[in-house]
Amino acid sequence: MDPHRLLVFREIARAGSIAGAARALGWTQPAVSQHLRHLERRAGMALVLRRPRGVQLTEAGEVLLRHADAVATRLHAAADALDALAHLREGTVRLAAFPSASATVVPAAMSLLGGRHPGVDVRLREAEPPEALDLLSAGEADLAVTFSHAGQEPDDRPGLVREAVGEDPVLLVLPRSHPQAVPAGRPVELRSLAAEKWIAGCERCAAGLRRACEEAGFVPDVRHGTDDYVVTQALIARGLGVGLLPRLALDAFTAPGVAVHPVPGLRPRRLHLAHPREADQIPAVRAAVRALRDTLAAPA
Amino acid sequence: MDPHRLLVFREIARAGSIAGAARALGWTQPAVSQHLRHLERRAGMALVLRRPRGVQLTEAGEVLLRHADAVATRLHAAADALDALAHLREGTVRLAAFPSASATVVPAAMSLLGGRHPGVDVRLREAEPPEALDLLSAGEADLAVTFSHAGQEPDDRPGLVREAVGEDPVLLVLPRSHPQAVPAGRPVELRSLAAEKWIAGCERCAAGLRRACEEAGFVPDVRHGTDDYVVTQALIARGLGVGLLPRLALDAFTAPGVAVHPVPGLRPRRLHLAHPREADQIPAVRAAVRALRDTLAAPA
DNA sequence: ACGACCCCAAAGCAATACTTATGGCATGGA
DNA sequence: TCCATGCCATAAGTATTGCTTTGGGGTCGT
Repeated sequence: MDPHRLLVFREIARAGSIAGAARALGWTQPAVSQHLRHLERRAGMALVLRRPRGVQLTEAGEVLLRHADAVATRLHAAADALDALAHLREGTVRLAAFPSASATVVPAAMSLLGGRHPGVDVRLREAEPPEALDLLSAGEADLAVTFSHAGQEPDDRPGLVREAVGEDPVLLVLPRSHPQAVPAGRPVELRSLAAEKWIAGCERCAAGLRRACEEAGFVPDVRHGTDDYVVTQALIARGLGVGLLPRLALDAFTAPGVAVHPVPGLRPRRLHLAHPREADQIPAVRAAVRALRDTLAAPA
Repeated sequence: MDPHRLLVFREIARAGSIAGAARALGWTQPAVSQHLRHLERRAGMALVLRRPRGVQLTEAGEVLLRHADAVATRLHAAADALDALAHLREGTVRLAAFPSASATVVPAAMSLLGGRHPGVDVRLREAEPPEALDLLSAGEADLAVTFSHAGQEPDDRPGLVREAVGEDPVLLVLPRSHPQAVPAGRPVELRSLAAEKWIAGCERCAAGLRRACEEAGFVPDVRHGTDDYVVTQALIARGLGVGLLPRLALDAFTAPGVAVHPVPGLRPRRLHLAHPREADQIPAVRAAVRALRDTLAAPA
C-alpha cells in the first residue's frame, strides 16, 4: 500500500474527480489517473466509479479514504512535532555538569535558556568530567560541562567534540587564623606554603595541585583528599591544612572560617563544553550551548 | 514529510543502523543513507547520531519514530481492510429490486449469498425498474433487478450495463367463478377475453397488457390500475375484472378467490440485472450477481 | 450539433531513487 | 602495531519511476 498513492487518492476523493485532483496537485490528469490505476490494481477492485462529472467512491474507496485521512493527519502531526523541536517550542537537553558549575553557572544558564525558550526542558545530572564524558559516549547525556587543569591534556574521546568556554581561576584557601591570611586577599606565593599540610580535591584536582607545587619547587604534603569543596573548607577552617579551590566552588560556597587569596602565576583551570559531534545539529542542544557560552562569557 | 522516507526511517530505527536497514530492505547502504539525509535536511536537524556501531536516535528521531509507527500501522490496516473486501469477508451491496422479485427470488439469492459469504451484507431497497435505474445512476444502489415486458425496449442508460438473467411468464388471472376458469389451469386465448373489464398493473405492465391485446386484435377495457399484485387479485377475486400477472407475483401471493391460466402465445417478461459499468470490479457486487444468476437459473 | 468536461491509453522524457565505487573513522584481534 | 571488519558519507552513473504529451471516447449542457 504505497502511502504516496494513498495521499493522491485522498486528493481525488476531496476533489471529486481525477482532473480536479490533478489541478489541485499541479499535475496533469493522466498522472493522477495512473496513480489510481496502480492503487486499484493492487487492491484488486475498483476504488471509484467513473461517472461523467467525476468519480464516485466505491465502498472500498470510502474505506481507503478513512485510512488515507488518518495517514495524512499523522504526517502533518509528525511535521508539526519536528517543527516544534526545530523552533525550540519543545525539546529536552540532558546536561551533565561538575558540581561547582552545577551550583553556579549552570543554573544561571538554565535560567537564561528558560527565558529565551520556555518550551525547552533541561535535565541536569551532576558528574565529574570523566563520568560526564562517559555519559555522552553512552548516549545518556547530550551536553557536558567539564574542566581540565592547567598542564593536563583534556581527554579527547572519539565522536565527541570539545569547546573551550572560559577559565576558572584557582585560588588559595587558608584558615582565617593563618599567619599569611592578613591582609585579606593579599597575593600569596605558592612556595611560601611548602611546609603546609595540604588538602587535595578530586583525583584530577590533586594532580593539578601536585603539578603547581612542582613548578613552585616542592612536593606538597597531602594529608586529606575529598572532591567535595564544602568538606575541604571545613577541614581548612579547622586548621587541618590549606588547599586550592577554583573560584566557581568558592562562588558556590565559602566557609566563614577560611580566607581566600590569589596565587601569582597559578594557572586557572579551563572550562569546556563537550557533546557528540553531530549534537550541534540538535536545536535544543545548540540553544543550551549558546546559553552556557553567554553565561560563562559574562562577568561573574 | 515524505511518507516513504518515513518508513525507511522506521527500518533504520528498528535495525539500529543504516547498513542494517539496508540489509532488511534488500538495498545498498547508500540508498538508505540518502533517504535519511533528505529527512534530516527537511527536518532541519539531526534525527540520529552516527556512532561506530550504528546510529542512536535523537529526541527528534524518537518523536518521528512514533509517528512513523502510527503511519505504518495505518497502512497495514488499510491493506487488511481492502483484503477483507477483496476476499468477501466484508462488503455491502445495495440492491434495488421490484416488489415481486423482492418477495421471491431476491430473498432466495440473499440466502444463497449469505451461505457463501457470511460477511457480505445486502441492503435491499424495493423499487420499480425505472426508479431502480435512477438509484443506480445516482449512486445510491449498486445493483438492480429489473424487468421489461415483451416488445418493450428496456431503457439503456449511460454508464449502466444490463444482463438478461431469465424470463417470467405472464399468466391470466380470473375470478374463480369465471366461466373460463374451469377446468383449472386450462389454456385461455386472450382474444376470448376481449369483452372483459381489465385491471392493469403499473404503467409499464399496463403497456404490456395493451400490446398483448392489440396483437390479439382488441383494445382492453381497463377499469382499474394498481401496481400492487395483492390489490389486483383482490379486485379480480371480487369479479371486478380480469388481469395479467407475472408468475413471480403469483409465487409471492395468490389470492384464494382467483384462478390462474396460461395464455398461449403470450410472451413472458424478461428479467435483468443492471449495475454501473465498473461495478463488476467490486467483489461484493460480483458475488451478488452470481448469487442472483444462480437463483434465477435454478428451477423455481 | 457543437463545445466543455470528464475519463483512458500509449509513448516520450525527465526527475528520482538506487547502485557502484571510494574514502574516513572506530573497534577488536593477530 | 597493524590489519581486518563494520559502520558511516560522498560522488558519479544508471535505471526505474513518475509525469507529460498526444490522441481518442463518452456524456452533458447550450
